[in-house]
Amino acid sequence: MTSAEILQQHGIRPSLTRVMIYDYLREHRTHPTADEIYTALSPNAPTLSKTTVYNTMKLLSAEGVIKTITIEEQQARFDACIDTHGHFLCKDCGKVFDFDTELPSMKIPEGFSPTVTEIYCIGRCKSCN
Amino acid sequence: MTSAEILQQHGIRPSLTRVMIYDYLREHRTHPTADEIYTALSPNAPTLSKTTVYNTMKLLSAEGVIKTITIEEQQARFDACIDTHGHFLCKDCGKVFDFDTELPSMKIPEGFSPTVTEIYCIGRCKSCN
DNA sequence: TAATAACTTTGTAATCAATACAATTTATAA
DNA sequence: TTATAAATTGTATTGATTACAAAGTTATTA
Repeated sequence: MTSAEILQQHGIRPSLTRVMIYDYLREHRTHPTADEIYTALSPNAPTLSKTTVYNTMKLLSAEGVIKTITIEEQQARFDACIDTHGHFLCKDCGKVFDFDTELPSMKIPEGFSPTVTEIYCIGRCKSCN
Repeated sequence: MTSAEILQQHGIRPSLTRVMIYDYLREHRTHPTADEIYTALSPNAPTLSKTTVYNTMKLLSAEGVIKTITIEEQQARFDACIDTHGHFLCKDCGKVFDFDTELPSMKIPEGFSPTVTEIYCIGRCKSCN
């Protein structure tokens, strides 16, 4: 499915800018920061504003199109893959890796309604070990 | 076990300041921010510096005495309970709740060595529902 | 089509959690 | 005591994120 179609399905108007940003995130599974997205797209979109990147990430995240990842860092990272999977942050090189995992059996108390579930680990990656 | 003993077991010299801060975190299971800890302790420790709170949280977290929680917020929260449990962030009231959970069966790739595992949910809590 | 309204994008300025750093204080060892 | 190491403090700075208002774009209605 195209990025534009996915955005539309979530009630988000698929402007050129939004599609470009979402496309980038779908094609680069490196869990980039807002700044990295901005830097990567700037050469081909000279009028792009960093605020727009932030606005777009916030919108897509709120609508469940993408996931916002924050693992003991000041800067948020973003992931276009919203299927269940875990994230592994290497505290040496700072990279974030995906890993397969099941959802655990969580005893969420009565009356609590979760919309997002996240599982992550911190440690050392293969290269840094 | 006393806070001083726990700190010592982790090779951290149990200064008065550190014990006071760690004590507070053990007694207040509200997942406070550094600022909240500082504000709470200031009246009884007028010379306490916010930098010291940050330094202490960083040290205790690095040594595995406490857990640092960051769930799509700019400010980190801290938890003296390091047993396996999940965190639930209510996006309405902003409070963080504990919930029981098992660790899922995670397929961490060969060569990756995790030291910390976290599970959290975002949603709406009982009071806000 | 033209006018209007609604939405999107942009740039600048402001916010604020966290850190750097050097000075001061406190504790330990010789 | 004196010297050395460690801990604490305050100030200044950093840097990610947001606020906000202006400018630009798209959709809607007459």
